Amino acid sequence: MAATIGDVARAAGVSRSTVSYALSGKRMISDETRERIQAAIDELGFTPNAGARALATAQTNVLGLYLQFQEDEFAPAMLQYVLPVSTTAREHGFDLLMVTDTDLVGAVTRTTSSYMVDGVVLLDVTYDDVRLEPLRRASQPAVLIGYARDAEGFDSFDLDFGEAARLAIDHLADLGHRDIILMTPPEHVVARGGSYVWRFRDAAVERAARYGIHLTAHYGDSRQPGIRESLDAAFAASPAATALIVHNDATIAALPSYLNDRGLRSPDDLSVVGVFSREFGQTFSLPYTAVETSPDRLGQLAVQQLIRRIADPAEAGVPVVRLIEPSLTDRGSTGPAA
Amino acid sequence: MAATIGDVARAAGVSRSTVSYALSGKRMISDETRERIQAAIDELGFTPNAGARALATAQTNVLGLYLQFQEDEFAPAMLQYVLPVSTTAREHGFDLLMVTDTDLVGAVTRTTSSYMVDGVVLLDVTYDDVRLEPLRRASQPAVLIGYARDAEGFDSFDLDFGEAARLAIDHLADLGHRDIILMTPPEHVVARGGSYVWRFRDAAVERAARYGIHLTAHYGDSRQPGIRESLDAAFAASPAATALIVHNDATIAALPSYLNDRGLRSPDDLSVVGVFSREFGQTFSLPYTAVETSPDRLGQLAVQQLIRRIADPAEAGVPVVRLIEPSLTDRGSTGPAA
DNA sequence: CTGAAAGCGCTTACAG
DNA sequence: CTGAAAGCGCTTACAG
Repeated sequence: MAATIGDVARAAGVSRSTVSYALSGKRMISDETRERIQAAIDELGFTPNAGARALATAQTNVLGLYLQFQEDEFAPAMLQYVLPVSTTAREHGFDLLMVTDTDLVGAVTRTTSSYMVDGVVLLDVTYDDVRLEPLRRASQPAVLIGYARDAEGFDSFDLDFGEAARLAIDHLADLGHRDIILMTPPEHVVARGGSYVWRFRDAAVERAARYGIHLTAHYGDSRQPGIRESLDAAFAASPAATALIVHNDATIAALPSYLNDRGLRSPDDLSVVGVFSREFGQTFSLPYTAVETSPDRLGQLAVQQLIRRIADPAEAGVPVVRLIEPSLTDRGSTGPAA
Repeated sequence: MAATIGDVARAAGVSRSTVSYALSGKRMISDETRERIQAAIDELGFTPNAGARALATAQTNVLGLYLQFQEDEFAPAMLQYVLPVSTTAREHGFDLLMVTDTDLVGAVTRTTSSYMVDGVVLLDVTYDDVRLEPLRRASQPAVLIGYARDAEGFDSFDLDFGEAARLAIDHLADLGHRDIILMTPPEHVVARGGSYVWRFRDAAVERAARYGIHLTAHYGDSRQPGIRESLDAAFAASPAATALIVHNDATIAALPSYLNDRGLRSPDDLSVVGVFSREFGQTFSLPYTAVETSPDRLGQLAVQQLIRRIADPAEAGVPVVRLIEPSLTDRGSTGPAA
């Protein structure tokens, strides 16, 4: 039904190989021939068949994006990574197969071993991510957005959460705060292997100790009333706290309302530092100074590296674990300790 | 490198066609042969090559999911549709190509005319959606989630927003409310062709008039401080209003905080009815009675219909525009008019 | 119950 | 500067 390269060749009075080369530019074609071919293509509305091309070249121009939607997590946070990954992929001529199967291992195996994708982007990587094992058997390269215990053989990109914590603590220490509350992601995120929880927390604890700062860490929640209750508990345990660090998407999104309920204003009554992206802050109109998580930058770097590796596995060199440097954006929610 | 059907055939001592038929079950294979083939498959770790299969069968088992991320819209709302579409597709053996190009027409043309997908799911459909034109030229079937002026030739699924409005008005009328504020989606959504804005609003206005209810509709915003300002303006314009209908995701997500700021409690000071999904309400812990938008149901119905049409274009019959019946979930945020 | 062969629509050495 | 032919890895009539 649809025109094939043979139809174009016939209409232009050339061979199929000539049409193919005209399309790919892989060899010189006379102007006259090229024009005849182009006219035939336009007239017939020809587009190369992706399956046939994939079979002939062993390349699909599709990347797999693997993500998990967890019932008990704050879904909007994941979305920030999807768009930059998709955009960067398209800039390099790749489409995106979005895989959300709950059978994580099966999904990776199925899509890689059938050669549906040229490369793999893993989102929401956990410390002992079960997807890494099937990925090692795969012949396609993979990139992780996140941090795994044994990322040997894979490129990994993540925020430097240790440095993020030090930035937050330094900022508050400079302002004279000596009693700080840290709200972390929920405990089940730790159980699942969300390493950013303890990487941030441990670094914060250590840095605070160095300043002689009293820091207490509490698990936050991702749903009400848990969000509110965990904050209540944290404030009750540290009545003299003058600053709050929130490393928890659902909690920071709910914080304006919570502080209002308690009649607290930042920075006058309480200094607040969040950990979230510019996009997230904008979506939820968050008025807080924050350590930026830069999902757009991570997504872009990850996809670029993956595509480099697809294009030239040898050239791309040894796999790297790259922790990108966070920065702090001051939105005026911190001030001198009371 | 990877095993092909020829390798399996050789190892099992049968022909390639026999392996193929054993895989598809399209003809009888003796138990003994089948076992030898299965053993060879297991040993070699064989998985059929998706590109080769697509070329031979003219079927990719991939659906295209086309969505637009608008800078000025509340992104989390879109996510609710993605998961049910993905889940339903997988239940029927289809994977999902997620297409987010800003060049909407080009993206549809590119992916359909190269036969990357067997069918198309259009999300975030506008009244004069530019994607419909390239879709008419495509040979694959398509389904719209949303409502277009001329959906001729396509299956469409959307909530019955007219009925949704009537449900909300009836509910409040029964409770004796006679002065109601309606916050609609932002004005730019109307400009873009988001028909749900006026379908809901017009039906609400008409229904209210029938009861002799004073209803004033205001455009809400999707970002602060616009969200707050539009609510302020609405309350200023209707100081005697006893009820609020919110048909705006960003506004309803911000409402708990806003009402708190103003010292208003629902249902005592103000009855509140939202228009949002169960999932959305859960993510944002919204304590409001709401007309459910059922994105999971819409996504599932849409994909099922699309797959039916792919499987048997003739059997599936004439394209339908199906508006699903909303229902109201009482969460106790409405009460008798003061 | 099974096999040999053609065909799906491309790309790319090989030849000239 | 261009063509004829092989090959990518499947599926499916056609034959027996």
